[in-house]
Amino acid sequence: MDDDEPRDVRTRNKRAVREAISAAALRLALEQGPGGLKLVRVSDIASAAGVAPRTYNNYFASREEAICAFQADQARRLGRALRSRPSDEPLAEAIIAAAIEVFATPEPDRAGLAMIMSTPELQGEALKAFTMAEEPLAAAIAERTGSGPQDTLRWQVMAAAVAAAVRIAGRHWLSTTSPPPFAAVLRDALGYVVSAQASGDL
Amino acid sequence: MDDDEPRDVRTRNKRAVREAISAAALRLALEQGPGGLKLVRVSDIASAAGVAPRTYNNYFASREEAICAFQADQARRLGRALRSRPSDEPLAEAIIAAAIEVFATPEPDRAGLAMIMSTPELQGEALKAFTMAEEPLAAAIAERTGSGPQDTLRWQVMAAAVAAAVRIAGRHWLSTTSPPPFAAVLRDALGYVVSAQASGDL
DNA sequence: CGCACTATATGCGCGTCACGCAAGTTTGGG
DNA sequence: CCCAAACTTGCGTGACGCGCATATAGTGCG
Repeated sequence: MDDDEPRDVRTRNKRAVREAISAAALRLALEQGPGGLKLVRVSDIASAAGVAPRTYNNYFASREEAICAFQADQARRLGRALRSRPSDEPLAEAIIAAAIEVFATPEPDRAGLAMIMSTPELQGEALKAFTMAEEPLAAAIAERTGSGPQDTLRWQVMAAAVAAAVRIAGRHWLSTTSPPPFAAVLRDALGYVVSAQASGDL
Repeated sequence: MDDDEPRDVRTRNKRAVREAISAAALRLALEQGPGGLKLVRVSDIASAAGVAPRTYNNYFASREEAICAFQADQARRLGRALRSRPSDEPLAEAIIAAAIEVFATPEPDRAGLAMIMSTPELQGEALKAFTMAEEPLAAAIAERTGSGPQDTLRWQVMAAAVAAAVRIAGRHWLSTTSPPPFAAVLRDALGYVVSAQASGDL
């Protein structure tokens, strides 16, 4: 729909710069610890990424957006991942598999996640990121089930529940001292929200 | 825990001022239409509420927070509402009843909701508001079921799914031209996320 | 009833930020 | 080889969030 992969040099550089800024922002935030987000100046991020402060603002409208860009990109991929699952796979398993593929491969970075979960401003931005996954996910589910528009509410609710489950799984996985594989937690959390609807009337 | 109701004059004034600021902010935003949020200056809100600009900032850290204060208060009440349901009521029905009591009584304001849903910044703040309901809701569910800490993930996921369902129900209700009672939409949406777990092993 | 005490409102000022605008610079196509 | 489009950058501006100090109103106690 919106992001193909033109081998254009410009587009490639754009992505690289975007990633550089995001990485720099996250790194600097981690250095300052949980409470010191406001101490990370925009100019610091820009210089750490090797661009002008003004350029930073061409890519992101706020520090939070830059730091959570990775999560936003992840969320964007969820719908596509579900579509690429074999169509004979049961819906519940397809969703779980897609989520694991997107969010648990590779294993998430504990430090970055901890930073986000412990900083209110970043929590808000991460929330927005997860929410962005809902619409394409709902569309993918609807297309997969081939049902009519009378079930849009159901699929939208399901998509939102899935996104919420992923978020809660992340928080729970973070809170455990001895880390089990994130995929396992994700599977459990998603099981709670997809098992019901699958048993309903699919 | 944090908000009893002392007949204190101070506390009462505080609440009144808070509500006045919030109402003024919402009203001014509605006057400017969906895209004109940035045109609503802080000083406008303050003068419309009859307070100094600095006082506005003592109550809210941003326009968005002020506008969505009502939703935040609603969300805060959800946990308490569930606790006040009769304990012999099935969990699913108790949750639905509590949600209807909090979010559909009285019927929501269509214009305000439309403003929020059509403005990205406000969507983000509303998201935060709904998320605030999750933790006390999960606690209430856990207490009600009397289960141990091995099920915290399940209840947190359920609470998050409930909050998400409420949000989606609001969006769906807004999109319908001929308005059915919001309680009905809410019931449907919540049914999708609570029926499963109830049938699971409760 | 008056007095000390505390909570709240307000004014002032500072540092930062997001963004519009107008060059300067790089990329891609004809 | 040159032109047009896209991107970066520097500058300037308006607004915002908030710390701090002060004035004021509410509260509890003797």
